[in-house]
Amino acid sequence: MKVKTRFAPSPTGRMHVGNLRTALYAYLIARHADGTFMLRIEDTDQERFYEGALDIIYRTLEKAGLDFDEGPDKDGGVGPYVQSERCRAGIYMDYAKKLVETGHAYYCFCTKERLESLRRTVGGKEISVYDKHCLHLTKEEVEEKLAAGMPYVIRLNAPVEGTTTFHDEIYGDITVENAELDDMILIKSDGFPTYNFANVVDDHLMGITHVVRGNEYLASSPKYNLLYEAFGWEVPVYVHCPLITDENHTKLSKRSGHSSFEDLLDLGLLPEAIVNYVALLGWSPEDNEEIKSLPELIRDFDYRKISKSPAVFDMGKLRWMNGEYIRRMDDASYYKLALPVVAETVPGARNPELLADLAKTRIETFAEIPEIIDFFAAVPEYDTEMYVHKKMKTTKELSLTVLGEVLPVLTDADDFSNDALFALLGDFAKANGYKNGQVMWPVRTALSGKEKTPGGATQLLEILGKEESLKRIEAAIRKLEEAAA
RNA sequence: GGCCCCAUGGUCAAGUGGUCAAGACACCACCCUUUCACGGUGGUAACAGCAGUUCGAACCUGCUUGGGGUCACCA
Repeated sequence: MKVKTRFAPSPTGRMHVGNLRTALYAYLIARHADGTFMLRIEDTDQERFYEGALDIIYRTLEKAGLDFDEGPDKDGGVGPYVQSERCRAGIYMDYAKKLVETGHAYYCFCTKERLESLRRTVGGKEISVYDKHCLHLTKEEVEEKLAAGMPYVIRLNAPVEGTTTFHDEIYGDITVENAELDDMILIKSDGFPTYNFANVVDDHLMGITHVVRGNEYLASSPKYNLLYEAFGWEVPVYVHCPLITDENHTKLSKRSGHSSFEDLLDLGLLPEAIVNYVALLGWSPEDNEEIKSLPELIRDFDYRKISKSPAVFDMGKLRWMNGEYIRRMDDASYYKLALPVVAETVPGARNPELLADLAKTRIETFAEIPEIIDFFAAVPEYDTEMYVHKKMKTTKELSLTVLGEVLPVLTDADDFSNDALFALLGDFAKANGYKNGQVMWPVRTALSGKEKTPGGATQLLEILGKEESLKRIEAAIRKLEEAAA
């Protein structure tokens, strides 16, 4: 049997990383087995739907590299792929009525008020269990109310005795008392199906073989079996993924600021790194190799090895991984992303590629480029105390002296390339009885005004060029003189 | 609160009856080095607890504790 999985998001906002991982796993399972990956839009909640959400879904899947074989704009013969359209075609109502005919479901006319009275609060949470009130309506009574245009819902008639066992590939068999199962609503009063119902009907009709979804649905899964049984349909393979939590071990929330794929992109992270990292939340490859491209993930992914326990989303490790991706990028790809940031930070830089190169091994996200190279645009205000460095054995006085002596040497220099300059300053130090650091440190400080810089003194000289370098050293000499006076 | 699930270092996570309990992130130290990074080497750090099964338990069983999820005309 050919494997077919689906990703079935509801268009309600940015894509949560938990959803992204669910999509990824569904994708990997399909691709690994050379199967089909499908996209279905679950827009049965008319109130929560909003316009841009659909674009977010498409954009996210595209950026993440999760291409689908069937979906709203790619007919695979089992469409439509948008539930609101399927609803309009009457699919859900037809199937719900079949269940009513066989006694597996029934019409319910209970008012909001009556339902409200069934509600009670336990342990700070509001819970509600339906009492099968409308199950005992006679056929005539139902017809009458229907004819009168009374609003209704259709509920599943769950058995009150016995148990239901549900099988999940990851969690094994889960058995619950049927008495625990509520008579869930299949069709809402607005005529739309509930998520649960639409899901089962569509997964069956669309030939889904492996249902991949989040652990939060685990508890409601036995209800699905009831539905499959009522229809006499074969139950698909269920794969529930462990939850992804924040550092407090609770569900990742918008408050964390990095709960969605787009939040992460906004933080300057690469889609490939995000996908790679998220794949490792709840699964680990046999070869112990963490950096894996999408094709490699497809090759190695084995859903039977997905773990059961929830995983904390570790921003630190994602950032590290992003840094690894940056370092492994080829020049063209790297420049494409880095150069715009460089141009913005150091307008009119004479050698933007060099600046980008300097940042490459020093950043974890592109958002960090400015703080690393901003001094190339202008020397920031700095304290002359920076010239004092114990390890380099420098003092303000010595720095002033050295800079004064180095200035003419550099002025006479013809070759302003790093290697030549390094040799030049090295010889200068030796000839005057200085340690290397006693020359390099003051020069670097004069050029950058920073304690830490990408590259050493001579690299900075090369990049700044002779004219600008001499200007900066002169300015530094004045600054040191003023401080001494 | 009922029900369900989970439990190896701070985090991710190997491990499926016999291991000095992998590896990665983070952290620390050292090396490299014109500072900082990158890179390299090494280090600190874990089987929640208690019983039981067994010659032997991180692995099997039970209980306890802890954590999470779920109980909607939301998905």
